[in-house]
Amino acid sequence: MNSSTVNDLTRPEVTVSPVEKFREFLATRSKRLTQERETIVREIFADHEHFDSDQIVSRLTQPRRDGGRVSRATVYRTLRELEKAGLIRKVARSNDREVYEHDYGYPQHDHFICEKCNQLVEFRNEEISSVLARVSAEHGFRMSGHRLEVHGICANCAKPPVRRHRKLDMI
Amino acid sequence: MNSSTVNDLTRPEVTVSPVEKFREFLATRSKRLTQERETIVREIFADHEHFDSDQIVSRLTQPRRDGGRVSRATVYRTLRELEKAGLIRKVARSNDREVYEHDYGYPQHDHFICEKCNQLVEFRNEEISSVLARVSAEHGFRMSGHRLEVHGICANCAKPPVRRHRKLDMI
DNA sequence: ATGGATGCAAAGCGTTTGCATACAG
DNA sequence: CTGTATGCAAACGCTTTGCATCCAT
Repeated sequence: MNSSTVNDLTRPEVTVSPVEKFREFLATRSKRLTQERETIVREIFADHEHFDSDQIVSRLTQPRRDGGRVSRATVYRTLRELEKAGLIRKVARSNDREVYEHDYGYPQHDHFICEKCNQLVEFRNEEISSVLARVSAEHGFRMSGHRLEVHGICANCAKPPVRRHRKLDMI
Repeated sequence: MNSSTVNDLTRPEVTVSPVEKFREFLATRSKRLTQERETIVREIFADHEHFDSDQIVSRLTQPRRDGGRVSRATVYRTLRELEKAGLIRKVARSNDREVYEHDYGYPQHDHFICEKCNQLVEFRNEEISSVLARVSAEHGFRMSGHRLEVHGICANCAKPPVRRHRKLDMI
């Protein structure tokens, strides 16, 4: 129930919970942490999956066990705030939808996007950031971040299709 | 007037004009190279600038000197075909719009996107592709391409504002 | 108490589509 | 000729917004 300890194992360097972080951000702008906003943040940070606006809307738009129903408009408004607050970020575009992920307490990484199954797979590589930092410097560009999608076919989809005969083979 | 030689200086390794390339692609699908489609391809390949759908629409939707008026629907339909044909590709997302660029006859490159002026600046770097190829291989991912946006402030916007006094100084 | 936030429904905006007509092969 | 493409306007899907009401501070 104590949200400040939730997920600590996977967000080792984080000391403040996402909700708390959001409250702080809102305070600096004289905005308020409403129940609706808190519900949305909890829902988003309940796991580490990528998500799009509509997924959150459909989870929160119908009445839920803990009673936190939130309207579509508020979800959209809050996602924008969360992005400004640096809690989430748009990570890629898949199926013509913007895909978000947590941008708070997680190490930098990029994504493979499978052209067959549309799945996003994360990977980490130190070199990329350092190359980009150097190239940016060379061009007098003040890099603040990047977005990298590697397109192709994921390991799973590249596998030969599963044989239907396995069961028969075993008889 | 001979389109097959247009732009050759900047597309050295290309022997077939974009229009011709498109015609070939269309032929393989029993589709036709109409006047409208040709007008669009010529407009797009008249220069090397990045563009979005709406820019092309507004240039071709109103009557033009050479009479090639094209409807909004046809522009959208043709841009999709051109992407399939490998003549153009979506290169970034800026101002909530998809930005295209030529993907025929030009070397691989990536982009800086300025958060102030929203401008896209190209840069080339060999290392990035090779790092990505290696990382993909390590993950069993069959890379077919990538899309990389480096965000930050461009050299121009990072400069101190222009002084208004220069003329006075010269008196 | 009071300025900010919510929910609803309507409007926006870029893009796609159904259909009758026009035209390339 | 015949099947494909076009133009128009209507439909779409996602997102934003105006407004009356609600609520965190």
